[in-house]
Amino acid sequence: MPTRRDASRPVTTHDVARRAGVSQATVSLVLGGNPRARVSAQTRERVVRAARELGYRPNILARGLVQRKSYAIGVMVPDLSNPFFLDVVTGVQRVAAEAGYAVLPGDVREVPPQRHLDALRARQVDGLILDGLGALALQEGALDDLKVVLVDEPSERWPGIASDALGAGRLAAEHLVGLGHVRLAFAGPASDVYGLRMRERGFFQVLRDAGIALPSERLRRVPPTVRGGMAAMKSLLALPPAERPTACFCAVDLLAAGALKACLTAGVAVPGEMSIVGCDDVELARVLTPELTTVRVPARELGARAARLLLRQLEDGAAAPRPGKPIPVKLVVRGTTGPARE
Amino acid sequence: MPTRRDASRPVTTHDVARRAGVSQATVSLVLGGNPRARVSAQTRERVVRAARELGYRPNILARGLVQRKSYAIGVMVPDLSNPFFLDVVTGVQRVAAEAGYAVLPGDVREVPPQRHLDALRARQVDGLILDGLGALALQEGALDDLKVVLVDEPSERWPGIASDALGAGRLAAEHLVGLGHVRLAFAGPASDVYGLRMRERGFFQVLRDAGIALPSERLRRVPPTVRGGMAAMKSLLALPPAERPTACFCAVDLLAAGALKACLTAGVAVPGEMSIVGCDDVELARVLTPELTTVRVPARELGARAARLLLRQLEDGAAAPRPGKPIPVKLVVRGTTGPARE
DNA sequence: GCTCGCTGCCAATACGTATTAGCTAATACG
DNA sequence: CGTATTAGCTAATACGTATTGGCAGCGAGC
Repeated sequence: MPTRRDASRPVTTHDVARRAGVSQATVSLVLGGNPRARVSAQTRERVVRAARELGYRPNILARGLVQRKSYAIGVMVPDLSNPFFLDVVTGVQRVAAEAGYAVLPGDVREVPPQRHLDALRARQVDGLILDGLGALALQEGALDDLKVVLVDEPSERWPGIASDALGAGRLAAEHLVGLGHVRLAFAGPASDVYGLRMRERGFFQVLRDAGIALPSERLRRVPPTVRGGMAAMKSLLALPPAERPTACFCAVDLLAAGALKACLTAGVAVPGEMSIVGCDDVELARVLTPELTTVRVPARELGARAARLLLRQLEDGAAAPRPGKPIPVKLVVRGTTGPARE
Repeated sequence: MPTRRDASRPVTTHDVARRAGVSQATVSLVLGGNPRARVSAQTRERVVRAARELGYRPNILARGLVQRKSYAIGVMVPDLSNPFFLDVVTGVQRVAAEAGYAVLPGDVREVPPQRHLDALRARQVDGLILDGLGALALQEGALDDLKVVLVDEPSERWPGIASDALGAGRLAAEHLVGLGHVRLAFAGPASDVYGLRMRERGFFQVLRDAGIALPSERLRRVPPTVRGGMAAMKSLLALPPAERPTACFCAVDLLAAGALKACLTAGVAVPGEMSIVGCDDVELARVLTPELTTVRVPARELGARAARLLLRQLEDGAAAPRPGKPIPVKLVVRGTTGPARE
């Protein structure tokens, strides 16, 4: 039955020490989990019992002060309302929680990057995971004293992990080309985020090798949102029939969702008259009707690995920023793609 | 040009004091923002300049240790992948960030509530916001020493803010009844979350007043997910034609999305043969085709108000847990509802 | 000249924990 | 029996900040 010395104040190591009849230092040694600490079994037992009886809970902040660690990490993504990034953060969260670290997520749309960075600093975060921010944050020399791990963004300076974004673009293209499509379109954001650039490059690689041209009339630069996808598709559908694409690769699932919607709204049959391929495989892909053909990028896995990479750096000291192999992606054929019709 | 005394260690108040030729206490007085501190303008100036020159950044954790505050709050929701809850958290985040507080979000699916609570405690969070957890967390006497604010869950013990859930259910029902629907169905989770219960109650209130019966064959208890909505609608469509509903109210948008999908998959016209009303108005509602008729519940606003309520409690000491009026909701008629056909 | 009151600053302490140097007692060794 | 070694513990200090009591110095008032 837990009993408090004073109900209004949390139990401290001093309280435990008093009750166990030892010094505060001994309590710290026992509860600090340091196995090489020399403490007799009997004393250890007494301390552990006293701690349990008092309901002692260590104050991580106080520990952090002396250890110069906060056991917290920050994560910054461009848009948490994009389920892909939410999944990345979730993956980070899971691994971090397991290791006793807290996660401070930041959505660039909500809080300006610099401000969020300041807040993270003030909280003495031990490390930082950046995803999808491109050169935005990288330009700032302000990350100097921080351990950083990048997701889908190669760098000389910081380690990172990446998905096979090039392969993702290739898979999408091969799928569409294999279905006999020739008049293809591409929709993607104009940002300089590396992963997105690679998806694009992979897509065009395959087209080039297949001898298929994609004139700029069928290239759409739009924000990576549902609304952006709608706009892109709407304008593609406005092309003269002879130039109108029969298939479109959207570099982000949200875009594909918007594109699909534009088609259905306009009475264009999917996949009858228009095939659509997305990329990410967010949950939304299976909610749409027809279900979205897309390339699965394991977002949680990306987050989890990034977190592990960061934590290893934090615990073992310096870790080798060796690039590592990209995480494989996988084409998931569902209902928005079909053979090209004459 | 910022210069560090020692590149490897953060700048402290001691460093600033040394450079300004004053004591650490004076630095703290000046930078602590305490306006009633008696410091000469000249000294103040010197300190401020030294701080700027050294690039001083206060260590919130150290401050928290002495002030017994962490300037952090926790938020717990049942499922962050439900955009509604994500929006609530976003609302919290925005207000908290503004006030210099960090937010530690927790998804009950990812991290067991008790574990997350322990983690929040260990980090000395100043307060906690709970949404959609029903009696789950409330049963635990473990929240004793915490300032808590509840969302959509009335309580004698803690203050909270709520949306007009009863009204939401009523609006949905009135809309469907107004369209002439008589054979109605309801789909909702079996959880004892108060807000959901109220949506349900409001819906049935209107039906009763209109003299419309809803037999249990048309009542579906399913998990509040897209999958749950699909299952519910699939089984409703399997009813004999004479009993099959012509409209369905789904207490959560995700359910409605699933229900819509089940209809489209089964070739049932929406809203021709089946009208569907959701509740929440998450972003997804406008992505679907046809767009979802739903009741808008201002999730961000809920989160923002909850955060303000909590922060006021934290800053001004004890605040009155007066209930306050529920936040109004609004019917948004879109494409999934239409008049009942003979 | 003395007290009084005020201004402006600082020394000291506390917050809760980790860590190290060192002390005591017991044991091992010659 | 004397000394070196070790096990087991504690006192002291540090982490970076906030806060308080009090000390100089100074001008005003008598």
